[in-house]
Amino acid sequence: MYQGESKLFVAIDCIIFGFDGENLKLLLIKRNFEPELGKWSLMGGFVKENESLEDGSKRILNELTGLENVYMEQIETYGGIERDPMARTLSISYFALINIHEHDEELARSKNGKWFSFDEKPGLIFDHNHMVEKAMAHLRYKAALHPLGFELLPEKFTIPQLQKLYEAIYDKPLDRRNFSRKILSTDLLVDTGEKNETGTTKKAILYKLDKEKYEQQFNAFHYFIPKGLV
Amino acid sequence: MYQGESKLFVAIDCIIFGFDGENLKLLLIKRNFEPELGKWSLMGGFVKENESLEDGSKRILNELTGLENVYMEQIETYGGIERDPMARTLSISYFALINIHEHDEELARSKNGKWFSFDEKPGLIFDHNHMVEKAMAHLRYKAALHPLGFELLPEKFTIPQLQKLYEAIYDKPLDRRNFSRKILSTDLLVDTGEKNETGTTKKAILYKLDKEKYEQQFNAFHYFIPKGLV
DNA sequence: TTTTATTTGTGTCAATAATACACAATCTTT
DNA sequence: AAAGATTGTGTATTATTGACACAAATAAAA
Repeated sequence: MYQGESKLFVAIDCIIFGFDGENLKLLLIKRNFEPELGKWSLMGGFVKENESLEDGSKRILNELTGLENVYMEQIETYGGIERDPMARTLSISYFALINIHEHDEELARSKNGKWFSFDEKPGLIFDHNHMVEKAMAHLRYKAALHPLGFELLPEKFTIPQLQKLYEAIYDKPLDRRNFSRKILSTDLLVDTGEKNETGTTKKAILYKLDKEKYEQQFNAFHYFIPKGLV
Repeated sequence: MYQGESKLFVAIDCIIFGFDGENLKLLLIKRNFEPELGKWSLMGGFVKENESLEDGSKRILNELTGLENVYMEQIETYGGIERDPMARTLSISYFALINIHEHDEELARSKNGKWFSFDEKPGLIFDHNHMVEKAMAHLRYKAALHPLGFELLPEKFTIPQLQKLYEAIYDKPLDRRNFSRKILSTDLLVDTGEKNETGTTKKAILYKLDKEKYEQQFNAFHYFIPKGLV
């Protein structure tokens, strides 16, 4: 069937974002396999004959982080003829937003995984640098309009933590008072009654997401970030 | 190379949008080839061994419309295991916004192409209905924030025409005065000095895009459509 | 030729939202 | 108890949105 049509190799590559409280980070691997052994790349793998793309992306993320139920989005499919010098290979990029404190560090280490902030990021193989740039642009775009930033934070978090995350994403300072008002006006946060015990000065209120409202309102426009900053 | 990895068929399907002045339309084909001969589907084709995805999408669009330099975007890659009952096949969907009066009608007819408005759209093969829905959602989303609607209009157009287009996209009436103010405030339109000769009452001003500003500001947020309507 | 019906272009006002900015409360360290 | 740092909230000004009304242009009808 489909005689005369050619078949292609198809890979998936994951752009894995995390936030350590100060900087936005990227989980990369130093390849201990061919091709491009010894160089840095995104975590990836080939799509299997009996696996959907969604399942494949989850499998590949899980192989490095041990995580399941992670926020992932398909970003773009790369199909340049020369993108992989070994053989014509398509790659579908997925981005994943994970809580950096929850992943399996031992597993990541065993796969030569390492977290990088953007100013330390090494050059990557093939077109993986483009994939990262595109994923970063997508994160900036989408986080300005929709509440997906929460996916990078622990279940309980403070407004100052959330603000630091947004400042890391946009690499720009935000007005504390306006930011707080904007976030609270979405009505997505629930006061847990607890306070952040790690603070060295005034302890901040710990909030959690109102999951029902979060899911209902996810696709509505929120304008979290001032127009000029995005 | 990449021994042991499986290769897959890879197709491209195009969701082709046009606007006839009243309704948003979709260009579909009645298949005179297998599989699913005689049924309606999106225009598609297989990715060739020596062709990038971008080139493939342009080729496939051109085969049906005769057009080049069309606004296209990669939307999503579909990779469910059972999506094509003949063989495991990925499909990358692209959407195209064309000026409906410019395409090669003779060519489209020879390929069994036909324009449908959304209320007359037939059921489509495979997962093409999902592709259309997703593309439509993307058009609604993006047209609310960025000036891509112009791609569906002739080079010279009036503000009432543009409003009709937006009303067709969102299937909702818009306030004429607020819409006009919003569009003119973007500073993207240039008064050509001409008037629309086809009008039966007061003739409307024909504008064209300020191409330089259009390209510069394309990715900025515009909020063309009231929040609640999208 | 005048009237009528329709469409286009623009203006105004009130409500809402965004921006810039200041002060009081809390907590740890000295 | 005082100092230093951080958090939570309020307010005045400005800009934008949303609801609405009127005047000008045009072709068809009277």
